[in-house]
Amino acid sequence: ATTDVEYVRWTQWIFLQIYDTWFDAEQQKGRPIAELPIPAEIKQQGEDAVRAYQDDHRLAFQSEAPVNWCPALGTVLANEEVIDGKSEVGGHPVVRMPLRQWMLRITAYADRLESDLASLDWSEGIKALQRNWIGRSTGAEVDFYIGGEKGFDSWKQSRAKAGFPRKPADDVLRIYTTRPDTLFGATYMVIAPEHPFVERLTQNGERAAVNAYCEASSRKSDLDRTELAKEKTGVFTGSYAINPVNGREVPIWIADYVLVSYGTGAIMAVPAHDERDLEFAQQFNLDVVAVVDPVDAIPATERAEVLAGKRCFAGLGVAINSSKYDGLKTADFKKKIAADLAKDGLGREAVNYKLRDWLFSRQRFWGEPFPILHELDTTGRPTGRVRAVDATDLPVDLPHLDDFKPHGRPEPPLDKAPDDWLYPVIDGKRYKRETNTMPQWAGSCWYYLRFIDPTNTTAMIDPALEKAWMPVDLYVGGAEHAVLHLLYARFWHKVLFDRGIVSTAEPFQKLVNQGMILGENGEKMSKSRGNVINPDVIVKEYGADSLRLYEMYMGPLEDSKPWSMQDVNGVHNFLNRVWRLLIDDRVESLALNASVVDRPPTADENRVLHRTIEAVTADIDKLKFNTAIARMIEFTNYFTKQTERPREVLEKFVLLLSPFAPHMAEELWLALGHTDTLAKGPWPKFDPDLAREDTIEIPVQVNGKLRSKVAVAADADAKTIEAAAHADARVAELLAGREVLKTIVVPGRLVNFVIKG
RNA sequence: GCCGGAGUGGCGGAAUUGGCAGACGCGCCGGACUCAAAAUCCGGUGACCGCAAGGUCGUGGAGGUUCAAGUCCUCUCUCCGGUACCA
Repeated sequence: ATTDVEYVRWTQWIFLQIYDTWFDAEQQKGRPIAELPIPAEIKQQGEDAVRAYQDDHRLAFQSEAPVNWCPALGTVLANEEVIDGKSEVGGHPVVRMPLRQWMLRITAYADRLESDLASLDWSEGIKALQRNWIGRSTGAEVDFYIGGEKGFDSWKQSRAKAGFPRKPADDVLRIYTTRPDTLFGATYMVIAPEHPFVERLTQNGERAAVNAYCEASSRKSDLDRTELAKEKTGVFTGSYAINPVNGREVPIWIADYVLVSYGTGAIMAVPAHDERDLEFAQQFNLDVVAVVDPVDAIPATERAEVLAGKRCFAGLGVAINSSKYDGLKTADFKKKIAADLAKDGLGREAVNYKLRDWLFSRQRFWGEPFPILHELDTTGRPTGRVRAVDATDLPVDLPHLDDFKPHGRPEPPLDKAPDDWLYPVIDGKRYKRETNTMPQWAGSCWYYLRFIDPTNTTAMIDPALEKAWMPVDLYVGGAEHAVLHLLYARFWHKVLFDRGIVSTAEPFQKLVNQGMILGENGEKMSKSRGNVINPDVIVKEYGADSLRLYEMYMGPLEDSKPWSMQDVNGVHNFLNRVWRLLIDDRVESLALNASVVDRPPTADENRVLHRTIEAVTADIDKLKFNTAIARMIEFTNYFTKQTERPREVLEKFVLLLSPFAPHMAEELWLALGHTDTLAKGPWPKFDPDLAREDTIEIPVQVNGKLRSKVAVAADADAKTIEAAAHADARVAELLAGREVLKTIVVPGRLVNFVIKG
């Protein structure tokens, strides 16, 4: 179990590896924190500055992140537990408040997490889900000047000399856009209510309105902000920015349709070419200037509306109202203006991701404790310095708590731990343990590695074993893990890979999502729908073999399929028929019945057997269990009709059946006189010579319509087959007196005569 | 809206990737066994026309490519899953 202290030890150990890693963007690789280059000016400031700089770059870092705090329940709630700003349980008010949290810098790996998908043998659907979740977009960052109209020209000149700064100064508002070609159509700007410039940009006359607006939006959860998006809301700051490409003064608004956590938290609004911006502009009566002519991409009447600023067009077209860029196609314009902005120091190309850093801490008791200590000063206050628990001191086990219920403060329950756990002393220094715990994802992120070497006490995994077994060549799971678990696990694995602990860049080479079993009414099984099938009941009535076989026979592994009680019975009947093939079911014993004979199989019997071996073996490889079972049913149908069944044939069939119905197959194996388990029996070997058919039926078509069939030798060539087709009475009749324009013969497949008329 | 997947008999589903549409199972119909029923075994079962031989139609819909299309191309409809103010 992931809660076993011996497992927790290594989960915590991996956390320390992540904590000890920074991401080298140049090399696109995680490296030990000791190798992080420290800028000279940081070094000058001393040890604490260096330490802070390092902490800023670790893949595991602390940050203030908003949580849902419910004062009445005295606990922190997950987003799913908050409905309309009230707790799901009890309906108490919930407030968003910032709390110190541990984050994992998964965004550093966004590029690799996306591009490495191409190397994986996963369904396009799951890959698309991950790509969508990572949400890579390319565009440009552009600075709008907010230092007042008088300073604009000199600012622009200085930018042309100095270039585009890495971090924006206070005299500009930096925005991100995927459409730098619409820069001339920016008629206003919007910043998120949480944007750090809100205070500075708000003019005195607007202060009350702005405060009220930001206050209100802070109470809304992310969910509310997006789901209640019927109508755009916003408030004017009273300030203006200057569009760097045309010197136009544009008003700066605050609105919660702009998210502080994406891009730069600020946008240029181009209402003519962005649906949301247009909605907002119409709401607040702001200018709309079309700068992309759709030309013939849309109907002429709609085009006229776009040009008049009455309709949004977000597609590609030709530039207008864009001074020297007029006439450029969107794609060319994008390239041109990105280069020009870079040259003038006004902007640069930029990439953004929807993916956010991973909020990795929970305010719960049950979870792996972080192996982290906070240094305390002599008065017992945290100094801000953090140290990792020595690897030799792992695991950090959970303390015993008499009461781990909420204590009325947003701090985690571990804050109530006994002092001897909570306040360790090392080298005379007093520390407080980290009291947040890790989420359930932590344990599930790497269990596949521990499976390879589960009892190792000196290492997380033996490198030789890791090399021998990894990657996981087939991973079967539900689609509900498409993004979270599979993305998290890939991220951890890549960090371990960069640190040389594992040898593959990806953990799961092939992924298959099994489909859901639906209720008999074709809907998702759920208690509230009353369509839940209890497997225990099926096992009791039909046996575990029948249940297993039925679930494999229902249809393709990856499809959702409705349950059918009648079909369970059908599969159960099949097993009964197999049983009767060997066993006399009129007596209560495991004695073989009289039809089982000790003689070599006939050619026909061998053919049926070996075709079954071939098909079942191939289908298992392709995970097509439903058709594998169908082939075994055909075998059974054939031998049910026979009065004699050679033991040799039955033995091989029982081996084929054993992965599908292991219990019954084992009994039949014993009945056949074996004393050892059939699990040790060899998988039947396919013999193509024995499976070969001497003569086959070839369909004959006239003008593509099936008219007859002729029997020919299995290896007959095209000439022989054509002659046989001509010799067929029915075909001869249809071809009589007709001109044959073309004859297609596919040996082993079919004949098609194309005739006139 | 965007992304992904799927539409085949009364039902679940097959179809070697362009080559006999409906394998196999369920259900249904008929027969054997039985005093009877269950169980079991045998046969039938896409629709329409025909006594039959046989014919026509048929894989959500409309076009197209091809000797040949469930399979490839264009347009379109419906359902399921995911996701969404991501600039």
